[in-house]
Amino acid sequence: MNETEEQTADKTRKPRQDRSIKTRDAIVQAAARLFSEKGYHRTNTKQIAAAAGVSTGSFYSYFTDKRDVFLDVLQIHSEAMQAHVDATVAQLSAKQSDKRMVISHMIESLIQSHTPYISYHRELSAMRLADETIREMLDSQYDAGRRKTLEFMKLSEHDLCVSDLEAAAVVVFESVSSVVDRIVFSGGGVPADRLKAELVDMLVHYLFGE
Amino acid sequence: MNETEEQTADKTRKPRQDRSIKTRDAIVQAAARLFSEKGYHRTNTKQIAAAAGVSTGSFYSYFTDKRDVFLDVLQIHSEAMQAHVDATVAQLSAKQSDKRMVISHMIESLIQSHTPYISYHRELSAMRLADETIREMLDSQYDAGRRKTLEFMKLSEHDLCVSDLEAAAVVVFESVSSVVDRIVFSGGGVPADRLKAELVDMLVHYLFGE
Amino acid sequence: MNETEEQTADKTRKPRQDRSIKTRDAIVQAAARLFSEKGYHRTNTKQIAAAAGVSTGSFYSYFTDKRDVFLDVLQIHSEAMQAHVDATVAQLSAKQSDKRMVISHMIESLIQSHTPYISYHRELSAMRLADETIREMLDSQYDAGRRKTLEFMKLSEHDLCVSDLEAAAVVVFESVSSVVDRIVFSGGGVPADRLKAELVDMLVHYLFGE
Amino acid sequence: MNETEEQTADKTRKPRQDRSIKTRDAIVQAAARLFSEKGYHRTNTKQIAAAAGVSTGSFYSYFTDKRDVFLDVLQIHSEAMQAHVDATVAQLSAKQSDKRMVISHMIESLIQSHTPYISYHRELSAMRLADETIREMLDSQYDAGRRKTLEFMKLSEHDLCVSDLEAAAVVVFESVSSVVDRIVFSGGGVPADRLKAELVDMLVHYLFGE
DNA sequence: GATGAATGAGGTTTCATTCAT
DNA sequence: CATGAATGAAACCTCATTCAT
Repeated sequence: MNETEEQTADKTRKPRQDRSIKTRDAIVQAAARLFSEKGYHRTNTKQIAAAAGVSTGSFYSYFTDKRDVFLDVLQIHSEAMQAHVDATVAQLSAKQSDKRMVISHMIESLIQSHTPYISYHRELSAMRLADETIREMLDSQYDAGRRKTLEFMKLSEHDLCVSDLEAAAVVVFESVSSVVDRIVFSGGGVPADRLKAELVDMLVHYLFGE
Repeated sequence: MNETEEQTADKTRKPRQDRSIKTRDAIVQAAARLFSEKGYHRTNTKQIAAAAGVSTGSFYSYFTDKRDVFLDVLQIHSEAMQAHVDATVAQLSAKQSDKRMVISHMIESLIQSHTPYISYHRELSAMRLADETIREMLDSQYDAGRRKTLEFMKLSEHDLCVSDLEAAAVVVFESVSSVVDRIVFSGGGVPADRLKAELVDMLVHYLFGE
Repeated sequence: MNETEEQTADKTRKPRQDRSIKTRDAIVQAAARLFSEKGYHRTNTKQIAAAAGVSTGSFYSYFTDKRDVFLDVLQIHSEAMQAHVDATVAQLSAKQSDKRMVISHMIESLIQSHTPYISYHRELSAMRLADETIREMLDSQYDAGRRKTLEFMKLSEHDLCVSDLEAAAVVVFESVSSVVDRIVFSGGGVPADRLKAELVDMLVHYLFGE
Repeated sequence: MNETEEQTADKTRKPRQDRSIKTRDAIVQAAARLFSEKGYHRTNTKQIAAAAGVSTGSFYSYFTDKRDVFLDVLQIHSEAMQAHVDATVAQLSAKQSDKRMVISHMIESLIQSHTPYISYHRELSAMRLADETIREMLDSQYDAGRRKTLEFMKLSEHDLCVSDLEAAAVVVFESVSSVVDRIVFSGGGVPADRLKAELVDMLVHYLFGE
């Protein structure tokens, strides 16, 4: 009687085999695409399964429920984003170029990393209301963003002419996020490069007093 | 059996009696509150009707469906917001106070007008995906915001040190919106007044070069 | 929120498994019975599902709505009817018996094939008002009936003493249909065999002048 | 305490005043038209009231429910029909014209009296399933029709060459009803006059052996 | 009396999730 | 294991009928 040997309690499979991993991935990809195209609520599990080329039954052996894939998509999205930003930061620090250049590159990088998730981002904030876990994930993502912004700013701390660094980080992070979002989402009538130029201008003036 | 598509035309009730107007209003109020508290998708028509103190039947004699109230709430929300901003602009223009003061007041006003719609705002952008009409309404709201920002900036045009006014208006509008949103929504760990101070700082530096 | 009209396309299930086919059939059978017993409007989808021993959900995975099963029932009904008539025609042509006998057998056959659909038939004509598709199906059924009558009459064309064969076919078809209906539905106080005898008499006199 | 003087129990008003009678009539007319256009189930009380130019409230002070107007419409329809037929019979008996002429006139008269009720007739038979009272009314209408046919046939009894008069009356009544219905409803591709000619032919051959 | 707003039971329909095959 | 059929709770919506004004 070695029943306790394995906890049958964990419903969803932890993929160990290659095929299994591939299937799981296919589902996440499909879900990501559909959520981003039609939103969470207008996407149903049947559609996700179909788009991933599996049966609804299979879907439920990889994920406990719809929310579960959503969290996964969220996670992956977040990690991809952060990795991209981190890479950019590392590159920029090394190069030690002038401030305007650094900010400009940073923003370009953000625009690039945002692009694949057009509109998905917007759905996210709406989902905060729906679920405690989602709220926490989003808040921790937000925190990470804010922290990274702060650290990034601290790299040039002695050149900054702002007094309240912490608050500034929030303001910068929000401004950049929203303008980048607007650029990616389709610029409200004004071409992307002009928006980007002004955003950089604003940040340079604000942070370095010209 | 709706092939011979009857033009019933007597669909939603046009209020003739006083009571009717009150009921309709109660429904809109209730819907606004619930949408803002729990989001659109987690609110159902029964709940809205109950919260308004009416039957589901009544709900459907004033609105064709949930989306219909949503549009109404959106409209009212938008109008209230714009009226508030317009009033502030009028007041500020008259007073002719110094630039930092003007911006600071403006932002304070935005914070005030945003507050009743906490989190509702976030839902909206997600809804763009779901519906053409909503998309149009939101886009026209966005346009109005951008245009007002532009006009507001033009009031001090000769003092501005930005080259691309149009792009600047977008950048300013987005930045202000998102930071105000963050402030109202609960400041990401940093007190509201500090965020506000930095936002004002950023705008002053950017727009007037100190 | 159905403006962006999604082509879900995976609407009604196309049976792949055996079980599926059985379920679909059970639903159609149940629907046919209930429609015939209580009429279309007094039968609801829940009742159909229950009578078929399935859930409402299942009902909707096989049919888009109540009208959809109705069309199916109509189709099956019609086919069964026509097959029965065709078989009788084939049999009669072969036997080459005398005219009165042929007509008598034909009518007997119609009575037999009508019987399982007692009263269902009556509902149908009322439904013409409700739906374009139903109108078309019924009209095409009617046409088929009229055409078959015409062909049947043409088998004995040289013995017929009617001038306007086409009009005669309509008159005969209508008369036979309505009297058979009355016989099956319960003969208005007069026993079935007497009605049948007179109907045959009428047709023989009319078509062959005694 | 003269409460018993008047039975307050009869909810619906018995119109004694002129205006009252007019209103009631307007409702019945409106109902008749709508039922005939769209069928009983696709017509709602609000529509009937609106079409009659009264409020839904008023509707319910003249009729206990929707079924109640239906019965009224049915009654009036039936009476109008019978009166028309009776008038025709009276006229024809007097004139004493030849048999073919008599039948031809009779049928013409039926076509005339049917016309205003196009398609309404079809709804009726479907309603038999719905309601005991309706069944009884329809059955008694049917009986009246059959009886009248019988009487009409008896006027020329000594010329008839049918043996089973009672059954013949049913057969004739059904045949005439259904062909007239078809003519009025739009002749299934064959012009009305040709159908009528054949119908008359059939009856003459059957009843008088040429 | 007349009005039309309000009611709510009852119908339709969807879809996340389970489970027999 | 995979499949997709089955489930049913929960949402949506209608309309005959009542009732306050």
